[in-house]
Amino acid sequence: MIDPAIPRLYAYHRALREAQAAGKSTITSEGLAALVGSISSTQIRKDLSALGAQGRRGRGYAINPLVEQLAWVLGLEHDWRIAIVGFGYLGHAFATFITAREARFRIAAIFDRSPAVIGQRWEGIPVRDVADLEAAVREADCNIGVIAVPAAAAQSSAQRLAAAGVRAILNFAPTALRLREPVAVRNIDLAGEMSILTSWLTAAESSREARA
Amino acid sequence: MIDPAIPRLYAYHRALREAQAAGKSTITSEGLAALVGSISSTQIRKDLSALGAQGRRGRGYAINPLVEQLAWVLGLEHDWRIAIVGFGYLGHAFATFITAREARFRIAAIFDRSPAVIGQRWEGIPVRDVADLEAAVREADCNIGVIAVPAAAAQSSAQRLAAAGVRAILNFAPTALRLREPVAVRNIDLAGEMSILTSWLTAAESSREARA
DNA sequence: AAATGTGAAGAGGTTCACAGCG
DNA sequence: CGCTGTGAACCTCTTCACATTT
Repeated sequence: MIDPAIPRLYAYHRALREAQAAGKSTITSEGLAALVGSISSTQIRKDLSALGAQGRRGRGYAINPLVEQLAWVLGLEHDWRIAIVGFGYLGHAFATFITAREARFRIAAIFDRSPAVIGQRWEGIPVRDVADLEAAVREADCNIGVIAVPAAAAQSSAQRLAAAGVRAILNFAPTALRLREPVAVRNIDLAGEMSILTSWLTAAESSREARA
Repeated sequence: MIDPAIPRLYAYHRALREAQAAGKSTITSEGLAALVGSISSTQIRKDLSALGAQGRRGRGYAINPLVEQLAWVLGLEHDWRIAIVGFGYLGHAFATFITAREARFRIAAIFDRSPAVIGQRWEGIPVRDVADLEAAVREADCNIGVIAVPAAAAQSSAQRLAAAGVRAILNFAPTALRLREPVAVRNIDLAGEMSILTSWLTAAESSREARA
């Protein structure tokens, strides 16, 4: 399955769960598009057909098998063990948020550099020294790493996670990680997103001025 | 300036600040590409030229004016007033993070629905009832809204922010916001990002199995 | 008649190749 | 000669149009 489709598949899954909860058992691409809100029915058909889904012409798609199929592709069935590197506000909030939101995500190890934080516990999990990262990540059998450290420390954190066998990283630091290992990386740059918004606002403002 | 370039411009700005701090006064597109890490020098030249930057052939770009120009385009010079809707872990962490990270962002109003949270203070700012949103957002003159509420409440929060004159929204809820007003929206879907990672992991796993 | 599945056209953005300038 | 600036080729994903199936 192609990269940019994945977020859409995830959106379909969410929408289909809603439809399921509402007691529906079948849905058309058009109906799903309306539910999702920002994706065309054509796009949905292309995605589902690429996925090998079985739609019935004249009827639509059976929801239950579709949900299962999407769940499988998206890895929603497995449980995943997460290592958090950097336990400041961001790391802490992420841990709380993701475990509350989806039971399939478990925080399995937490690391920080600051002696003030090391040794504290969160939900019973001790915050360890990043110096012990490789061993502890291996021991805790983490699949996914979350980097919530300052930009300067992000690259080395990523390398150590990769060295410990982690093959997927969610990176909150505003840095392009470069890794030799084949690691899936998703970047979330909060300050960057805010800047995109402010650039739109200033652009809108100056075009208003230009018109005046 | 075209949409998808903005995150890149932001990356350039960050890299140029580093170069500036390192005492450099001029840089080539090639050099900047190396610093940024994941963008080609051609792309950089295209972006900077579209921006109207003055490079000197044979020399490169003067850093100082370039940084100023980028700062202007990205709206880094103004201060911005933020309204946070939903003051759970996520809203709380975002407030702490963004104010610590960039002084130009000020939290100007905070809202929640829960009586347990309403009336609390954060850095002197009272958490108000969402019922008062429109009036309070206007009064506090907020430019940017941050939605950190459950998915079901996101759409109405967005509508009320838009009605109060907010023209830029950072949305943490996994919902496509639909607004009549011309509002810039950036979505950050943490659980979605995690699912993208898990889908890659399961795909990698099944291709390994297929090979075996 | 209704809705899927899909080849072809289109759009948007990136890379190439090189002309142009300092 | 070095590096910018840019038209053209390219590529990737999305939309269109319609043949196809129930």
